[in-house]
Amino acid sequence: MKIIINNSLMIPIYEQIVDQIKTLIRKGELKENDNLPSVRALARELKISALTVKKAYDDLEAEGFTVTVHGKGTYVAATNAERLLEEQKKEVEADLEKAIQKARRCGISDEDLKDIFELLLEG
Amino acid sequence: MKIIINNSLMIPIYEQIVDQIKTLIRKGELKENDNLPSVRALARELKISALTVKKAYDDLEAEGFTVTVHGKGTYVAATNAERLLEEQKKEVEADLEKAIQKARRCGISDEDLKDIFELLLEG
Amino acid sequence: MKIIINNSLMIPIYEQIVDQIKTLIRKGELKENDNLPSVRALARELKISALTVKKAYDDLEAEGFTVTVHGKGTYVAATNAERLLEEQKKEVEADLEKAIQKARRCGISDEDLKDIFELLLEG
Amino acid sequence: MKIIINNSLMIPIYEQIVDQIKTLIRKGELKENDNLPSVRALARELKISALTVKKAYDDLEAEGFTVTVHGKGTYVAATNAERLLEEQKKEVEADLEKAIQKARRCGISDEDLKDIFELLLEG
DNA sequence: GTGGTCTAGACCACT
DNA sequence: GTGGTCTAGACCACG
Repeated sequence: MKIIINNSLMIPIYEQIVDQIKTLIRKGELKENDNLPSVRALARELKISALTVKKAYDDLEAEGFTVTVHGKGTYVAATNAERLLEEQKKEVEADLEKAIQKARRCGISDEDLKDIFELLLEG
Repeated sequence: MKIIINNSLMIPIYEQIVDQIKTLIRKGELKENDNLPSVRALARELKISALTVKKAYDDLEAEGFTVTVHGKGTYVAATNAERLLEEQKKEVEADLEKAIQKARRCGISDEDLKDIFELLLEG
Repeated sequence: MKIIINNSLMIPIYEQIVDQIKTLIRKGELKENDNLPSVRALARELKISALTVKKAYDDLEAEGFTVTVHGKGTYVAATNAERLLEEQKKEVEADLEKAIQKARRCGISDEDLKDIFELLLEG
Repeated sequence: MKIIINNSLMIPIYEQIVDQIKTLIRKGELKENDNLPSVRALARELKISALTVKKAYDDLEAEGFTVTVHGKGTYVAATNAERLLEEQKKEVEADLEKAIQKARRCGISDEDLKDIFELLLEG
């Protein structure tokens, strides 16, 4: 699995993993019943703590995107790609909302904010 | 002082206070040598712990925006509004960048992201 | 870590901690990337509140001597020992200056002051 | 009374007043039964809060250097100049001790400390 | 009245 | 386990 961890960002590692696995599922690169790498294997591959991978897998399962079979492994569950996309958009929305709220708290105009946003998008 | 605390967001109260006081200073609503409300008065007004207000005031002083005189109070320091605006923009930029990175991690196109952003801005 | 708290002096505990950790860093007993004891562990060891240790660690980080990673711990940052020594001397200088000013305010001659100083240094 | 307040120093105003009045008494410029200026008069003269002058006068009386007669004023008490000098030296000693302790906490050698001290004394 | 320090503990997020 | 935030209250120093 091609998962990329960026340690320099201030984004939790487990969240980076969850996001990327969801996207692989949504795009069909991970199909129903596919076997995810074991917690230990992925932890070794990414050079991170197994507990962190476990936390990511737990979150995926709690949201119903995977099923863990005790002693066997973690499998991709049947998923509606549409619904998944909507959920991911909601999460991105929450992050954007946070930035917008901060801008308003800081008295930065919507025009300025938009300029900053578009500059970052292009950069 | 008209400071608004939003408890629903996952943003530390002290950061919300710092942001808003910086903005008041930048916009000239708080002028050099103006007296900030006392730690206890603001805590009472916002119905939060005095320690939380103190943390906000400590941060402001550490960044050089206020001067605290023991037994007297906290005063606005001489400040370059331009510099302050730039710093605040940098902070908002960091938040936006986070959202953009998440979108890309989630395989959401820049066009979709822009749509979401503009919807939120208008809403 | 061999940190000594002196409660009899009127010096804040967190400042005593900061001073001693800076010194350990400056003398190379704490090297870059070394892990400081956890907030709770040091608090337990020194029999003080965890918040007090945290305040010390926050100050060290604000001055750039350490880096804190959420959920992992606090690490020694790359530091210029020369610069650190100069800063510490400046702080001691400020304390000495205070004593000298008091002596002058009290009409105590520089000779007398020097005698007192040397007596204390030897004692 | 020629009392000088230095607001730039981080020394309590009341302490600056107490030190200087003690010195005036010790040097005989204020003699037994001399009348100190009224709290309000001195406060006006020094442009400080009357409460601060009151705190200084209270300290002087608590140490037995003045006597306050209700409704009349504050008078210099009989004082042994020798004893006063010794006490003032003790106070300066305490300040010096603080600086020395900080130097030691910071791992600064006695030689370095002495150098700093003598430089400040000459400067 | 003001700010400065400290406690003892809670609950949360991250590894 | 780790750090991050917050509470409710104490006691002290300064004006």
